[in-house]
Amino acid sequence: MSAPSERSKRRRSTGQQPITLSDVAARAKVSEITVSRILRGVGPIADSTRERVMEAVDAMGYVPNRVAGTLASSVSSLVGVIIPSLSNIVFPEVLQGINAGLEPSGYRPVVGITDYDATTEEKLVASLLAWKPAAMIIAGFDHTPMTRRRLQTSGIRIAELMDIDATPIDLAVGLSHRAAGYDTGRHLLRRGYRRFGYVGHDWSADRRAKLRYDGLRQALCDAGHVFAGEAMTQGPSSTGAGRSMLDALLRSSPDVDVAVFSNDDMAVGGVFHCMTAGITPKRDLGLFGFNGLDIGQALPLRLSTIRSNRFLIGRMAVEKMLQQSERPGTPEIIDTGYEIVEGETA
Amino acid sequence: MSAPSERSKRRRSTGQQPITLSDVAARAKVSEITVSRILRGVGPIADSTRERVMEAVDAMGYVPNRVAGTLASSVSSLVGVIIPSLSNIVFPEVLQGINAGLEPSGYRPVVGITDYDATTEEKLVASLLAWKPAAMIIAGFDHTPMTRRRLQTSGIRIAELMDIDATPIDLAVGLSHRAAGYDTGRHLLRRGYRRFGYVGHDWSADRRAKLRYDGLRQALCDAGHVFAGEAMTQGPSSTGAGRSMLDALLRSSPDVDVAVFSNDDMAVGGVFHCMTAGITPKRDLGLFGFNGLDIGQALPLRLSTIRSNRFLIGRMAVEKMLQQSERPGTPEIIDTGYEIVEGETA
DNA sequence: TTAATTCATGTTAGCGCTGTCATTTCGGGG
DNA sequence: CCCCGAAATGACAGCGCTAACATGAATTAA
Repeated sequence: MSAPSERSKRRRSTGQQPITLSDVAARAKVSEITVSRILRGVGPIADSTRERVMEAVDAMGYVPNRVAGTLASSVSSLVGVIIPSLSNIVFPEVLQGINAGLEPSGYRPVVGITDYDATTEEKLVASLLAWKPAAMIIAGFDHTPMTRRRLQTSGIRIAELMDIDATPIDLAVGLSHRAAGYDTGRHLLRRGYRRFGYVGHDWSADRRAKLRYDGLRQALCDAGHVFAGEAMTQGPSSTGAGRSMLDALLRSSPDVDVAVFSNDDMAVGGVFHCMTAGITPKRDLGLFGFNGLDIGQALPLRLSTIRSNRFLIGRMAVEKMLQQSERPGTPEIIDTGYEIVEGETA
Repeated sequence: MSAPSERSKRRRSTGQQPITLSDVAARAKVSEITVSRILRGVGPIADSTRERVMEAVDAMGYVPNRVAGTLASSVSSLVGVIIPSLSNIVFPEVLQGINAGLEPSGYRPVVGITDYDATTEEKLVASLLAWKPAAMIIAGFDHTPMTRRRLQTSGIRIAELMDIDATPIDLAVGLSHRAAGYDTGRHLLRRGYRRFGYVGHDWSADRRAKLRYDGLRQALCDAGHVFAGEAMTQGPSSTGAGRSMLDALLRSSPDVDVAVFSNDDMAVGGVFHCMTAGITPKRDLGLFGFNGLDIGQALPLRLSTIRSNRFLIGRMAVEKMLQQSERPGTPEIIDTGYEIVEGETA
């Protein structure tokens, strides 16, 4: 046994060295590997040894170095998570689900935000893969070919979230936005609405809003109707935009009897507009959102909308991948579904 | 030079091996260190060599292994981030700021959520420190002694966010919630309000809400007033709770002329209650929040509140630590301030 | 022409940990 | 009393990369 505390000359002498396995082993008078085994709970260990070692660990405040551990075993406990934004409450909710799923197994999410930009996403994917994560979770399907190739060849499990209207690389978890849009149309038609207005935001970055729109239009089409009016804001969805866009819609198409919004943020703005303009939701004008956000349900009039299960999407993705760490032969799709919330605005 | 492509027998033979520096070096006919230098942009490199190597890198789709790099150089590009929750929009906003600050330098946040639990936080701190992050960002000051010790002895830079009403381990970035509370009181008194009601949530986990309350009470006290009524919900803050608690407050103390809410979520609920109950904000009852959330400013009546700069808090913390990677001799405090938003509800 | 520089690249020795074999110890069956 | 197998522990190499020092070629100074 070579002197365990002998340290390389490479170490900078400033500050106290962080404690390593070797230090703990020396103190407990066992080999490094024994400490390692005890800390990882593998192999048969005598109780007396375990006690001695744990005492040393506690006394020295040893914190294992997962970087070294990961390199040695090539078993990482990091999971890459790439989402387009944190401003839209939907994504923090997904992240919550991811976190909840990861928590019990000690995995940690490393987060990247794309700002809805595919090039940023590409860089992020490379940057996160460099950490050799155990898996990668990414929102959406809109990747550059390079991104797709990197994810494909990484070999780790890849979950593409939110959407299931496309074929994933490995695993998709989400709901059919097209179907949700279609069902929105069916539901509102059943309720007797006929003159549909659409209030949307810039969907160049929001493929899913577009899908819902397409589904809705299809439903109208199948019933022999078309949109009576549309108002789209340039920027991203927001309550303010919903408010002003509903105003714009009603000016250009005063005769619409229901306004479908690209999401709840917009729809809440619509409700606010009604309050200001003296319009009674449902009686004068139906209002319908998408997502089922808390704020919509806390309004004086509960917003009529479709609930997407964001938390569940995140948690399911994690659970599925934890359960099976090898990619299945064929891509798998998990539909977390949605449900119509019969609120008081449509 | 030993055969560069000679691979250990330890490698499992299944699947294609990930490409390593050594593979790239072999292909470009240079040593590993040369590739490493080129990729990191250090040292003098001949243009011809650089081209040859970059070509090999591209052709092979090489992605550097940051785990190995970190171990070898003990320079990590991970930053630990610990926040209590993602449900409260405030923390995603801080995280956005953190991300914005980290982005340009290629650092990545590793996230942990405490759920407002100090024991969870303790575990998270250990778990994140195990990744040898370059720095650690943590919300609040309420740590267990063990947590504090670990952060202290880690040697890396530590930022404690949101709050500056205590002495940090290293760096605090935030605002004085006590002062914000005090200024709320001064402001409302100046506006002529005298009979103050308080609508709050469980502050056992929300030290900052308590601080604001204390500051507010102090302001009233200094002016010779006291609270005319209080209504506290058991759980966390929410719009729904704000609604029902304002109702409760007005039942028990019908004569209050202004209701101060523990935050904007609660206050928005209060506004909704007024809408339902036929109370005209400001004229019949002043309503005042805290945070300056978008939703409050998008209401038909802009919420009167105090804007806390959450995004800025995150970004400032990161920028400060990136700028100086060594801990200063004495703890430093950065006040990101706040401003009164003169809305239409008080 | 020769020594001193600079530039470009290579060699060596780890970083802290874990996989893979040993090796040692001990109790009991034959 | 010896052998065998299980239990407990250890030695050693190596994960993929980089710091530090070393080397060789091309300049430049002298």
